[in-house]
Amino acid sequence: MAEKPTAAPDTAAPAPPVDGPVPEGDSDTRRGPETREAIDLAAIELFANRGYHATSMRAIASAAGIQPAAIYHWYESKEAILIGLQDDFMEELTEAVEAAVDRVETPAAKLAAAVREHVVFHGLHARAAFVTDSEIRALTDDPRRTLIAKRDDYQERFRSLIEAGVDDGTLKTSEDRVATYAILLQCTGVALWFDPRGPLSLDRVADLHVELVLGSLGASPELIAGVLAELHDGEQGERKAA
Amino acid sequence: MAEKPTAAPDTAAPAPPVDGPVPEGDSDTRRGPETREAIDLAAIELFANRGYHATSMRAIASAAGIQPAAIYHWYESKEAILIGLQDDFMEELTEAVEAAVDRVETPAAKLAAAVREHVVFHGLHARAAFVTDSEIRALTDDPRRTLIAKRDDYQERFRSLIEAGVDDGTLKTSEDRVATYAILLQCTGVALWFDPRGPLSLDRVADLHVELVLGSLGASPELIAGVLAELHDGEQGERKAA
DNA sequence: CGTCTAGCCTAACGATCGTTCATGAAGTTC
DNA sequence: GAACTTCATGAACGATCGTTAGGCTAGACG
Repeated sequence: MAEKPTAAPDTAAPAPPVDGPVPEGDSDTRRGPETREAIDLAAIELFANRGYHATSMRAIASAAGIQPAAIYHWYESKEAILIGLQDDFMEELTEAVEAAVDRVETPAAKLAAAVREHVVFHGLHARAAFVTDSEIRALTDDPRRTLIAKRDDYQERFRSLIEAGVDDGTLKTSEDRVATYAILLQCTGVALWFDPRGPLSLDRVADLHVELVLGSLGASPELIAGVLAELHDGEQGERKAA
Repeated sequence: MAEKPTAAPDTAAPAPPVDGPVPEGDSDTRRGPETREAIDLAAIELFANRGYHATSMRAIASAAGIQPAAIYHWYESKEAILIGLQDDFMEELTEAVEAAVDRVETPAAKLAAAVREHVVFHGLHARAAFVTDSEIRALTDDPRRTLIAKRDDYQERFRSLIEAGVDDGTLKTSEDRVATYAILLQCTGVALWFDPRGPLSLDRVADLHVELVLGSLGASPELIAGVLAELHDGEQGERKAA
């Protein structure tokens, strides 16, 4: 860890931000709750880029434009930042998927809606998704158990949708549990590679995953096309209503 | 990081192993190259369980039954341990998949063979697979670029197999690149959840993934069954020849 | 105007980090 | 049996870690 040879005082006063494109707060004066948002933003970015344990409180503070001690006015510990981030993500994800599922009727369409919303949400909040997924092991026992329970609940929703599709004869699978793992892994992985500046829109990527998922569950091309049409109609209806 | 309140000398002499089921070397005398293997084993286990940055050299040494300084006789730095681990994994994985692909003829069968071998290899070396995948960002620039290039090469093999299957009409996909990401993500993810003590054998899980992958690429149930039969024949033939 | 509090600062504490240094015991070679 | 290499040890160095103590300041409130 030989990085700065000079023996400076512990607090690296203004200290250049340690790395690449990170939102650097203007080092003005007191900002109230905006400071908390700046901390959240900096933490998501840094946790995603370098990992929780490779990110120091000093780096977060620097990226947020404050001093390290100021973080403790808003969070009681480094872990509390991570927990808050992960809780927020899981809650919003679950709500979004639940709402999408409720918008359609048949099991196959419900599964497709869940897949679609899962992909879109992971594309829109890629860094938070990645941190929530990859830093479970950084948590201490209690918060880890809590988060794993939420994740298991979430997975179970998908599994039971698959089961319902198999029961009504529209879908087929040899092992619904393995299919659930496979489907969620490939959809969650969108957060790893999706680039909004790339050639494919997020909507397109989401549709492609609906195709892949329903295809892997033995759905006919006609069923897939029908379900996709139903999803897009539902979206438009929702938007008119809102 | 307040963990041990007492101010002990820096080297925590015998020091109990810091955590759960980790291979603890017998603290006998000098052991030669066995020590290197003990270091490798300890590092894989600890990197996988806690992450690279959360694993200290002292923890690795303790799990390997040696003193921290002894590690530097075998590796020049902590990062060198990680690089060695990842290089070994990628090389063995690539060789295994290449051999499996060469055993069969048609594009669909080659893709299925690649998927099958990929899943089996990730199930057999789950911890090394996880570390190779998840700790890319822990590497410094040069080794990271090297590893990413190898991973991209590996992905490209799968993509071109898919392309070949589409070209000869046995497979269908709207976007081969997205399909490649999705397929590799779900197959790599086997390392995250597969448990050899669980109800499903690794061979069964591998076959299930072949079904899922070929299904998502629009293969007919007959084609899937035929390809699976071909794969199992090939395996038997290889084993007779060996 | 005086008091209080929210918000942030400077400075530092004690622990732990990766790594290095000097030393030495055991094998090997001549 | 002397010289050399291999493998490991105990102790330490300097940096950095998460966190805390204490103080300053601007605005709210009486």
